[in-house]
Amino acid sequence: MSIPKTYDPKSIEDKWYRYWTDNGMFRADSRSGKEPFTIMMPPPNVTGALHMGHALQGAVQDTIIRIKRMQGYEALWLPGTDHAGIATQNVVEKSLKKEHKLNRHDLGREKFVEKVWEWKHKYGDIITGQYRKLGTSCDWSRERFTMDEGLSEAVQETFIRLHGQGLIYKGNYLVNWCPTDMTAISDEEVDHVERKGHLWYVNYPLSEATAKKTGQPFITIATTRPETIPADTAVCVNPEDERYADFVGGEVEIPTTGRRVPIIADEYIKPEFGTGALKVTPAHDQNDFDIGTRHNLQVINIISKDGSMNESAGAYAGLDRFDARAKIAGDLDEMGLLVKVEDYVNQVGVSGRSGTVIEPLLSDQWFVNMKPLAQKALEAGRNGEFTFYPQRWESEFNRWMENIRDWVISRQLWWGHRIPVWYYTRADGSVDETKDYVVSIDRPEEGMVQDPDVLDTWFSSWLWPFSTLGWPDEKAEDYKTFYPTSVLVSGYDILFFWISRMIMGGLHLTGRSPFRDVFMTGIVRDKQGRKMSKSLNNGIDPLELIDQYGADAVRYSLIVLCAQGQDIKLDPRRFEMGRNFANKLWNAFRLLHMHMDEKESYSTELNTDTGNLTDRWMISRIHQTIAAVEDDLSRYRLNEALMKIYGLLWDDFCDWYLELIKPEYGETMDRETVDRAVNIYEILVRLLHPFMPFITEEIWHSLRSREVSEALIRADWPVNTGGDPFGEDGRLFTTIQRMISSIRNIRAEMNVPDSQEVAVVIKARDQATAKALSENRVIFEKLVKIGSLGISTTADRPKGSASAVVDGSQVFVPLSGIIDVEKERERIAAEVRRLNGFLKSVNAKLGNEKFMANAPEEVVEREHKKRSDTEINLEKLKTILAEL
RNA sequence: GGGUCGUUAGCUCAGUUGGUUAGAGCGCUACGUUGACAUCGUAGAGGUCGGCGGUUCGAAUCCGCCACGACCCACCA
Repeated sequence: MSIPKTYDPKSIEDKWYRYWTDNGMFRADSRSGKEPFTIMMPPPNVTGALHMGHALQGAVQDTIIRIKRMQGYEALWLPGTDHAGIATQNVVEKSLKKEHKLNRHDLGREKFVEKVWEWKHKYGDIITGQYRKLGTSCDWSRERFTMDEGLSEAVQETFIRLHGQGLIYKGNYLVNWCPTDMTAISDEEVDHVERKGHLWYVNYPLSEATAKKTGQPFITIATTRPETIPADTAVCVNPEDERYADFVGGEVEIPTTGRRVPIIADEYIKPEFGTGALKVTPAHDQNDFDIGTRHNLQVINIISKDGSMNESAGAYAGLDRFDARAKIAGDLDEMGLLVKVEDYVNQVGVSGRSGTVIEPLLSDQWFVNMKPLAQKALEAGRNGEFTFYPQRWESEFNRWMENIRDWVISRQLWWGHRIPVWYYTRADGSVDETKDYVVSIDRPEEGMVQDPDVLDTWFSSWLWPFSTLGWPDEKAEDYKTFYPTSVLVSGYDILFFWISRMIMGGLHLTGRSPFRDVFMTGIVRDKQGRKMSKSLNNGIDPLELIDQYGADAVRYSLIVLCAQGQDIKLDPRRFEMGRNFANKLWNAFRLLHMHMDEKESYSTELNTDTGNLTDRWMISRIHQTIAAVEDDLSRYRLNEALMKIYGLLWDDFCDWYLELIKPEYGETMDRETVDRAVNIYEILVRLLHPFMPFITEEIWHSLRSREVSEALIRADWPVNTGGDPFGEDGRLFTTIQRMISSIRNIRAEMNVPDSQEVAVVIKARDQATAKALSENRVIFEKLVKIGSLGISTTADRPKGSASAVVDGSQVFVPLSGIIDVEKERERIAAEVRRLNGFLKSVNAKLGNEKFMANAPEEVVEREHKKRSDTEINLEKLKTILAEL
């Protein structure tokens, strides 16, 4: 069977994914008794399609869970989706309109919710299907949905508990109202954007008495929202403001309505802003509401839930709030009350979802009192019950906890968890507000009606780490085994929406932090650093990338780019890196494969009993790399770990090891060499598997035939035994590498044709080196085109040679006739200059008394070694230079 | 107004608790293709680590200020 020269991911990825799932290899066993390791997948919206953020976090989570699985943990990665209240309701409403020209009210609540469920069943698993393309080893048998039975129970239970504890309350307050989605939203769902607007200066006529007292006909206020004038119930100034001292206690007439309201004083007012006088509109501004509360002001609401002016707005009733703004401004102008209009840029709150300008609106809503929950979270954070990676997010988290505000959890939507609250009704069916409501999952009494509102989507998400495991049943097998979870992987963009709330919810409801570590990834951005979004149409579709480069390549590149929470500016070309690496890996396999006998059975364990320097060096490199990789992984430096594995495979294994064991063209590799190379390669493949699962599993099974129980996904992760058995040999090999590079360099610099052999003479620094080099002369012969190689401690520099000094030994390449003496002189001189500079800096340190006194001994020792090594090399180079 | 992050090679970025006269990939230059791999190999060029000051024997790394860029939070009409 011939193996293609280039690696083709398409032909194998689906095959292995099926193999893993068919054999239940992602499934976790709650009774294995092994130490558990749990990751909860942040549930994507059912409406969603896989985007680069998912791909990045999916790659990270899968890599971690695969490592832990190979390390012998009972590894559970639990997937699922979020019902995503508003988002999903909107999508279904849109399709309803498009296909049937109906809105949700035409259907009625029950029918509509049925439709959403239908939609969910039809499209809800698209995104999880897309996740699979990436190779994610989630336990699909445990997949959950935020509105499935168990999670709904958890949501209701939580509401009932918190209500019982007095932490959930109902109240009539100003909330952020979205006129498009016709629901309240939380503060976190409001974005503040800069908008160009105007500041209108308006004269409010004073009452006769006030006019007389002050000697003025008007008081001038400045406002950005003239349409709310009909809702004004006071004018307010600063009590310290002498300009208005006489005005306080007086009365003004509200323009357009003529209603009389008091002039009051409040510290809140900043005298330097505008005119120093503020119109107070308690129904439509949070600050004004607060002032109103302090001064017992009347509250007049003139805006409806759809953003239009209501009947209390008088002549403006029925107009949209922005049309009303223009109209009122015009009217004021006509009435001669408009003093001036200035351009003004201010921050406007818009709905994060619809982009509509938020209207602060007074309404009955349910809230969670967050302060007590935040208090626990702060303490737990201080006690180290959870750790952020990178750490800086902890202070961000703390700041948020310290300034937490109550959470509006009711939404005026149909799609979501119904609030488990029931009201008594009157004979006509209307809610009887004279009687208390009852909190209950089931209808407590015939004739009672349930609160029509649903809960914020995040009210189910914040329970995700434990509701998915069976909570509130604390005896549930999965809950007992897998909770608390080990690490949460998420982007920082939902730190406040989700991560903080999970910590608070987990601590309060289960008494434990829901996860030990929080690994915050950066945000994937486009080439220019902009967030990827539909509106900018700058998104890159991960599925297209997988199609183009292969899942392993996409994973590789994402993880290498994912450095410690740094945002990722994504250039599609970056994926070539991963693709090329996969191809390299593939061809290393091809090389071994062509020398493997299909019938031969190779030993199952690496035989380290070898006198061969190349083997010993390679084994040493593997030891060093595993140790370094383990250290990186313990701190979630996946990028560093992967780069090291990349270097080990490409530079050490392919460029040196394979080049050295590769036989001459047409010859075959001997059995022992193949055996050892296969074993070494298998270690590397095991190291790489969690990062690039498909190609490694394919190679793993191509190297030998394996039982299902021997699949790579369940194989052992290479262990660092703590030592580096062949460290000394490694250093000798490195010297040889340097010598070879310098010979190659001479050849290239002196334009020696590739086909031409050169003689090489090495004058070793000492007998031991000479002996060691002689024993390994085959390495030179293999890697550079050498006619003859003389090694001794006494050799003279042949006439007309180019030279190099490596670790105290001299390498001469006689090139009579070819050598350009001038060039050679300059080459050596440049090296002398370089070493002189280096030596100077070393000497500066060693000559510095304070350095000698303060620097750690090992650092001083290292400098000494540097000096003596450099001096030896330098001296030899200078001699050569003098001779030239 | 408060806070966070970034500024390192032409480009995109690594650089761990201060101790290598700073690394990778791409790009570039030269040479190389019956040979595992041109999605490749060999050799090479290219950086006063944004600026200024400080701490230190020693700073890309720690501290302060400044410049530029990005983001988060905040009730100034």
